[in-house]
Amino acid sequence: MELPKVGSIGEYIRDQRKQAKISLRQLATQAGVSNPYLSQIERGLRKPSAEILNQIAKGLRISSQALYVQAGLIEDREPDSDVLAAIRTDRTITERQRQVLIDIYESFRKENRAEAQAEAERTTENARPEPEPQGVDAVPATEAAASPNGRIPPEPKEG
Amino acid sequence: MELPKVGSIGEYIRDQRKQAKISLRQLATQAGVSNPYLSQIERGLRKPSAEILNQIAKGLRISSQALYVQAGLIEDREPDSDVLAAIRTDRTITERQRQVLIDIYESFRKENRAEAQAEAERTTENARPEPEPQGVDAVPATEAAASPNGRIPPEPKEG
DNA sequence: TCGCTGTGCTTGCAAATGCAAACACCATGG
DNA sequence: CCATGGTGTTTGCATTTGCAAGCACAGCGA
Repeated sequence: MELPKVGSIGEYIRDQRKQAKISLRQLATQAGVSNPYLSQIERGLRKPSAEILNQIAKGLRISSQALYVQAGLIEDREPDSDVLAAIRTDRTITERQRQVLIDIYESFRKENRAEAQAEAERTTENARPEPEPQGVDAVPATEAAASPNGRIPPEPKEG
Repeated sequence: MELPKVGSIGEYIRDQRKQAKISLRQLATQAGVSNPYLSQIERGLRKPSAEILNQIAKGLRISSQALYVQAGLIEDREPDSDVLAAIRTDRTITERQRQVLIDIYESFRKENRAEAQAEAERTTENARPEPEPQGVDAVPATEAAASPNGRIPPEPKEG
């Protein structure tokens, strides 16, 4: 489960493609890869190289980094993902939009904490109720580095 | 695109290795790749895959992204704001949640651009519909936060 | 003079990528 | 009915990755 699931990247690509409402062949054309190969990639039968990954990202109009992260190729350095700080200093959104983003983000984290705790209580049993169908937690090590120094301010309220 | 970028990545690796004052074999061992292959990579005779690149980055204790940029695989440095970068590298949220945040944020920006469109007019648009061209005017933050169990909120997109 | 250890480089070869062609299936319509 | 066009999938093969084994050269001690 700590291995970089090749299937997950394929699922991610297929999901993104469905979300963009384009066909496999269309994405293949836009990405400049063959459609059979894209099919195999989406089903996890092939492990695309970085170049192919990059072209697919361009065809999907998404960030290459997102795909690399999905492929487990970039989750190494720079865990400075201070989302809240970035949101607070962003000047391209309104104050209300900013608050919405912050609310959502904190809700996510709160939910994840609750989920993690609920799962931890079930650790004794191997039964995995599968809280996330995607399960792209490609964090082989140094997971604790995600939030060691309380970069993200703790929620004032608890419940 | 067989640009000599492969050579540059090799030079970059060799430069970093020299800077770290370690031998080719040593780096190969630390990176978990064979020394002949590393030699060929450094001289631009082979185009390493993303995995190998990632391992070399780890062996060199440098950022994987730096190598990807050198390899021309992340040139996708678009006007991506710091918010998107932070969201993408955040490890405390699930992939679905990440996508939700990105979608909402991009919708915000799109909406803001639409309001300020009476100013700048450029002909730089792609001839394909974006995944979410709708404007999330009133994002149900509480709703989206209420059920982030891995579900992207219902798209108000017509279709 | 050997022998040993270190550096990087060259040589075949198994295994994988990535593609062109063809396949199966499902609609629509002449 | 068969033809046309759409979806995704399977097959065979050229090309490439990536490695094990070996090569060439240099420095040091006996």
